[in-house]
Amino acid sequence: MKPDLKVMAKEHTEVCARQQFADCRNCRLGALCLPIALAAADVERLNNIVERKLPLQRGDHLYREDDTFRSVYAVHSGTVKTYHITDDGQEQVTGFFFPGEIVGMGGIGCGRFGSSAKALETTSICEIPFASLGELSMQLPSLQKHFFQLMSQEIVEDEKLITLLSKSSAEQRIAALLLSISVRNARRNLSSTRFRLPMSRTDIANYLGLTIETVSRLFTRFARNGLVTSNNKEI
Amino acid sequence: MKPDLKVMAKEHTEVCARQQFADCRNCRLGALCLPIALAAADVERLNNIVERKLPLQRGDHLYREDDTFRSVYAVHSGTVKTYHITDDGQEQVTGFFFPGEIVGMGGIGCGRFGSSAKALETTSICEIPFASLGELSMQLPSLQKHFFQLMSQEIVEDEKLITLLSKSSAEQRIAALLLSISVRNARRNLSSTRFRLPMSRTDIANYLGLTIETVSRLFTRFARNGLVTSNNKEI
DNA sequence: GCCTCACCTTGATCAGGATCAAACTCTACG
DNA sequence: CGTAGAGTTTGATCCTGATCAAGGTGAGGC
Repeated sequence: MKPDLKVMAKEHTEVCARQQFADCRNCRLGALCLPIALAAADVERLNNIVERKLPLQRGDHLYREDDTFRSVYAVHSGTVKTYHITDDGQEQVTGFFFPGEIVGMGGIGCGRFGSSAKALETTSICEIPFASLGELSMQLPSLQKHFFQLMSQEIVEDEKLITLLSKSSAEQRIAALLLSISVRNARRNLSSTRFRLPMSRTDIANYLGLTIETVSRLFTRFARNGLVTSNNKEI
Repeated sequence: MKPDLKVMAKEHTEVCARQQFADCRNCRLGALCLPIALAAADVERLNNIVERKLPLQRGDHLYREDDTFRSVYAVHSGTVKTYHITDDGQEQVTGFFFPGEIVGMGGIGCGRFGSSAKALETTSICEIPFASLGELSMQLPSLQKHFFQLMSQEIVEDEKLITLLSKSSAEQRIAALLLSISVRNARRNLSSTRFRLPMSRTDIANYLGLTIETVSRLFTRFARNGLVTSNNKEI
């Protein structure tokens, strides 16, 4: 398994560098990402405002808490976690973002990011300057609408997490996270039953409001009950 | 105290009915609500799309989960809670909304409301049809921007709650809620140190992921320690 | 005035998950 | 190959807040 990962990461980086991961018009995430709302001609206009960035390496920051907000970011490949640091210095993971998802919408409100975003693995990102997106939205009603929808969905997602944290046992929380990842994988036409978890136990625990020991115990319990086979991770 | 409340509620209803709580142009919440972003001439255009509704009585629903989404709602006076029913039939309170705040943004995403909204006391509401708001936003960039900001702020607020639920003790949760209400009162130029809590212990407990017993115990503990004097509620 | 019902407070006990502690597994690196 | 260090697993114990149970308070209705 180990060599695979290494090789995959390297290949990935190279492919991205070579192709500049191309263009919204032939990105295979189009059906998930912003273009979903647009006519072909308009995708090009969107494409023109998007800036591709060099791939982030594991641990690199996409932005940090209190950075001034200029753009939102679409994850093209890889995984990003968002987190903030609480008053007493602890980290709180607030979300995981997979390809096709938009990160950074929490920054629109006050002009600065309310949280930091960090790559969990080699990750490539499309930066969408918010000023340009705003202008374009004024001309393309469906883009405005879609963007409102994306934000609204993030609110709904957050509320689901609130419910999860407020009402559910450790077991249910982990099950819910696994299911959520499974669904998001399915949306990208990946297997919903076999996948690698890109985040560490620590991040999972932190996100779910548990300790790493509890998470670990539950994974082994799930495995004992035959629900999950895990190694580097699969349902 | 009891007769006061009754009288207040009745007066409130009458005033609203008489004035139709007027007009965005002379609403004293203008500085908080949508008009904050607009030039005087444009407030009138906003005002024209807003529909005032008859006051809701305690317990009335503003909308219900799965209703088709048509509008967002500004709280003019009173208090609203949002909640959903989990798969196992339990209620989960997801937010409290005070005057000047906008409810219902979670519905934009999928065209239906993801939660129900219910009045905690006599409450008057300005309904803002979302289609009209969208059109107007296409013409008034600052309105579009402000609305993006409002949604973003809701995301940030939800993330704060997530952190609270995930990291904090019962004591910290309650303290945080009281402070949050205090700040929101201050924004409306009400006292930040003396106020009535419009929601029941049950709602507080539910919102904070605690039991009503725990909430009650902590209020009395706070009172013993002299942090709070409570009866119908004041810090 | 009394009864009812909803809401709140207080007490006793229990349990899920945190905390503390230690060993094990990879991966990286010299 | 051996060592270092991060990440993970497992075990023993403790504590916060849930649960169960009972009594108190206040408003409305008859």
